[in-house]
Amino acid sequence: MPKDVIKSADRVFGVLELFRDQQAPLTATEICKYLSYPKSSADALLKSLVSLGYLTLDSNTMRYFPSLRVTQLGEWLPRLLLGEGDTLSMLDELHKFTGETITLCMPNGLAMQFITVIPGTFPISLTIREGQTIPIFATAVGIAQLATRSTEDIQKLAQRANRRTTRTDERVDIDVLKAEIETARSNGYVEAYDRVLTDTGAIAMALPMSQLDRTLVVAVGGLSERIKTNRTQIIQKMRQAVWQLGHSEAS
Amino acid sequence: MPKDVIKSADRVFGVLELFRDQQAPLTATEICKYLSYPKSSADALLKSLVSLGYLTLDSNTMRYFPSLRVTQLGEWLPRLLLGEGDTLSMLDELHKFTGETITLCMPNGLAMQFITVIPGTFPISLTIREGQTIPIFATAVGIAQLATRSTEDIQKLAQRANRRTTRTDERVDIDVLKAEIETARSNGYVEAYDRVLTDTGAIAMALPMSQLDRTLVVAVGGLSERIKTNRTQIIQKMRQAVWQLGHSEAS
DNA sequence: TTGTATATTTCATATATATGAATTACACTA
DNA sequence: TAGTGTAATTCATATATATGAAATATACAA
Repeated sequence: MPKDVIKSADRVFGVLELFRDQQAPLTATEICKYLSYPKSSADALLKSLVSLGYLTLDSNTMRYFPSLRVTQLGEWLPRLLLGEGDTLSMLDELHKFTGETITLCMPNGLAMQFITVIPGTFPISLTIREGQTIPIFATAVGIAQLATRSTEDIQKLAQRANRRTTRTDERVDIDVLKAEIETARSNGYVEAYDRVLTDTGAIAMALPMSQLDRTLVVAVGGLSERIKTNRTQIIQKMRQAVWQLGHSEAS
Repeated sequence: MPKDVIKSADRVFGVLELFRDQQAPLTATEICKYLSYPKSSADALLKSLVSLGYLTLDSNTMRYFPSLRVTQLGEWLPRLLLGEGDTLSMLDELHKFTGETITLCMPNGLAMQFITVIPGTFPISLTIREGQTIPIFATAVGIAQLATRSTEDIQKLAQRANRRTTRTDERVDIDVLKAEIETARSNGYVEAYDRVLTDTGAIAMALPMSQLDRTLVVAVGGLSERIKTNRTQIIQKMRQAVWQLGHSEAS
């Protein structure tokens, strides 16, 4: 567990993630086994989740299962962040076309967070875990996201990042950043090779603006050489797919 | 806060519910105000949720907002519990037709839990809070749900409930219960007037079987006299709406 | 009905978290 | 640049939670 995370909070999501992955009712003992919790701790937590209405318990089988109130916590988000388009279909389309790892990210503090990852089909593919984060300043997805913001906002963020870090090699060179942003805005996409992730190339594009100042980014990533070789087709397909997303009607 | 609920668990959902209701980025101070948390407690929790990837932080505005990972926790549930039909539209349709309070419940232990509540349009309407629970044995929605289970399961549940209660007036009369189940199965709906809720009448129907043994129930509820007066039309409309739901194609 | 195995609950204690006051950081204005 | 107001962080202490062992409950088979 990451340091400085409240244990119960981590466990709440651990339980919900387990159900999301298993998609079946589970007993307390099964949940304990999967998540390596002490029995009485898990029991207290599960009872809390039932009292709060987020888990249901079948009193005959003693199996727990999430309630639809879990769905209600998050079902309102896609429309605000993604609009009416079918983003998942778009990601699948990119995946079918390229065979590479397709990712959807959203900005989070000084990082980009991977929301959705569709793994590449090649033996050598970019491997990223959903939920993982990556720096916002030195990556294709980060630059693509920053390019959607005002120059003023970007400058404030860079200054804040520089205040926070003590290591000189982590400092953001604002002039270099500005140039990259310019290129990104001009091209409508960002390419990055062998940067934060070794041997990895990525081409990133911002999605049509969300209703909030949290523009999401889609990226195609994989072995640098392969991405470079196919860059023209990848960029073309991404442009088409993102354009289509922005012009889909409410379904 | 309900007794015996872990404080942090309650607060995790409190934060997510706040965002679901507000649908806008919020600062830590705003969240503190809305939820009445001490600042340092809320800060620790918010930082945990960010570390876990469920909240995002805009470092310029210092505003938090949920990430799409919250959506992923619950978006898989409706298909398993409700099938492919558009249940919300069905509830809206019933609401337009009857003007009464429409509820969607799922079973939880020895109770039925209200997942969705569309308030009635009459000055005197049934008022129920989403998340609230009601006993499974003495209510229209409870009987409707139990009627979808085997006689054996129902008997075990009743015995378990009777073991648990000490009050004789709360004991389940298994013969009365069996008769009510019979009537429910025969009619395809359940009516109850002036039972657990004073002056309240309700007509309940089970939804087409979910893929799990957790059949949900829809109910029309309101002032007993009004429900009685309109019972024929209500039952007819509910039958039609529920049938249509069970025969909708994958969209 | 009795015995056995597994699940659930209880309890004393160790560890984690919550709290409010104090301190530090940051943004904005003059 | 300096001052002010607000936000964020830190810290000592009180309270809540986690834990593992023990006790109790439940289900099932003989």
